Amino acid sequence: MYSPDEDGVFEQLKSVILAAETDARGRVRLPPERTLAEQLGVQRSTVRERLASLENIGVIRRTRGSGTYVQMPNPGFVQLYFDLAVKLGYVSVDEMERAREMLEREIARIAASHATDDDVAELARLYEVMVHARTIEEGLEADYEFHQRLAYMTRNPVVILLIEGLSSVLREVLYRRRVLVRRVPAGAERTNATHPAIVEAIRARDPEAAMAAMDEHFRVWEEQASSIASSRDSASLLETPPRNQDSP
Amino acid sequence: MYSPDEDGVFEQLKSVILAAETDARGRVRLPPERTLAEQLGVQRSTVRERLASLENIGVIRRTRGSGTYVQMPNPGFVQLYFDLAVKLGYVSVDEMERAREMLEREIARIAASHATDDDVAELARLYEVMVHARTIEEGLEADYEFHQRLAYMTRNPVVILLIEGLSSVLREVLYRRRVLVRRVPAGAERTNATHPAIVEAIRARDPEAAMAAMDEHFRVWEEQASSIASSRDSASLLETPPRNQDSP
DNA sequence: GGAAATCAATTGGTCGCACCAATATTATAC
DNA sequence: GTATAATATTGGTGCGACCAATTGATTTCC
Repeated sequence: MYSPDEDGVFEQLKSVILAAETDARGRVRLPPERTLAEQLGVQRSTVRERLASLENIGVIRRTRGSGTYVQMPNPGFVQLYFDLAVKLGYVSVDEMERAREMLEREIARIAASHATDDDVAELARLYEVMVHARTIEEGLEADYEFHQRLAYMTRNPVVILLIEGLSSVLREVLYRRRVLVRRVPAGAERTNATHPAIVEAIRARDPEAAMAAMDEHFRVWEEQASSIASSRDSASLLETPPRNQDSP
Repeated sequence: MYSPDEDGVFEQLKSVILAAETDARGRVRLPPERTLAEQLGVQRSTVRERLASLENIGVIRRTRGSGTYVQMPNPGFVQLYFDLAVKLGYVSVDEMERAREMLEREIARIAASHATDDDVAELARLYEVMVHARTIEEGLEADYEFHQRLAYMTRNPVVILLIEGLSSVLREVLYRRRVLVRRVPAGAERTNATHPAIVEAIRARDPEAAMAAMDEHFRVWEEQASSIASSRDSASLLETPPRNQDSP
């Protein structure tokens, strides 16, 4: 024996997860590790190694003294993954932004095609909060929620997962950039000024106009960012990590 | 002692990975597990558990007898993640398809805006392969490569990562559906007929036309799929797993 | 001298068991 | 019936051993 299992254990664990019954309290609980080890004919440490992977991906949640439970997938894994990818230089911040913009365009389109009145009202409210914000952070938070709300309007968990994962990684970078933008005279006004067009396009249920408004939104914002970047003291904030060796 | 580390070890391992130097043979190699355990002041089994997570995510690659190496992120993690999410019923196949279509639309747009002559030639070649395919599998393979090539034309690793992850999960389902579509008289012809428009739009560097062509592509395909779905013997293939309990 | 076979060191993979710490359950006291 | 305490369950870590694959140096052979 003592040969690598080729992740047969991993596959079996997936089956166990899929076959797991719902608890009396509505929780989907897995058998104890010691039981799983016996059932799969493997050592407990081996089971634990596989479970650790599933936990880091967000598929299960383990609580000492309680048990192992199947969990809703969360955007954390996308964050962790891209966070490492960015830091390792395999992808640049700029490339992540481009991917995010592509998704946002489509989100705007879908959101416009089946928005409820409540959705429109909430977007309008968030815009008001944004405009009347007294601190920079307050305005940025409303801006973030504005885009998040748009994603939720697609009613598609996959889209929400992806956009939240991308946004969370970019949030740090975007935050610093936006703070700089807003410090420029009339910076906040110009960036905020692109939001009403988005809201109106969605209120009119006009997908094409929504995409166009989103395009304009990013265009203005990047214009501001690049004008900021040309100044000396903030150039470093826009740097992207160097790419690593060979990439296929 | 013996208290949960709150993943401090995990964070430290990420730092080690980021600080890892390039090998003489160009490989980025991590210290042996036994050394890492000593450096981090923790047991080897603990180090292994964290490394297992990173390996399943695709950040590192471990080879027995050789060592642990930092690896290019691969789409496998997205596949594993969404595969489980689909099987657990947190997301449906239909929702994944919608997300993929959204990305494909934008991919077509970006591809059209900066395509090289080689790109266009390759797309045209793949279409020819598709048309003259003698077996169903041959045609499907060319179709798959066609869409993959489009994704690569964005030159954005994030987009490629996402679309490959989504496609790999959907591939099984899509394969069965497409096989059915092509078995309908003139099924393959009608679906294939939407490809030239995509190629031509890209050859003309017309982003709007490319998106419209992609829309038409999916529209025809789904029309075929739904007509197939209405027949008795294949209805089960289009089923989506039931959604689970509470989802936030 | 060079290529192939051999051997020992290195390194990741698993095992087995012990113990710690947090939670859940049961028993007990009031 | 409720609150407290004791007990059992369960995940988290430690420790040391051995297995299996790779690597690199050594030897052997031509």
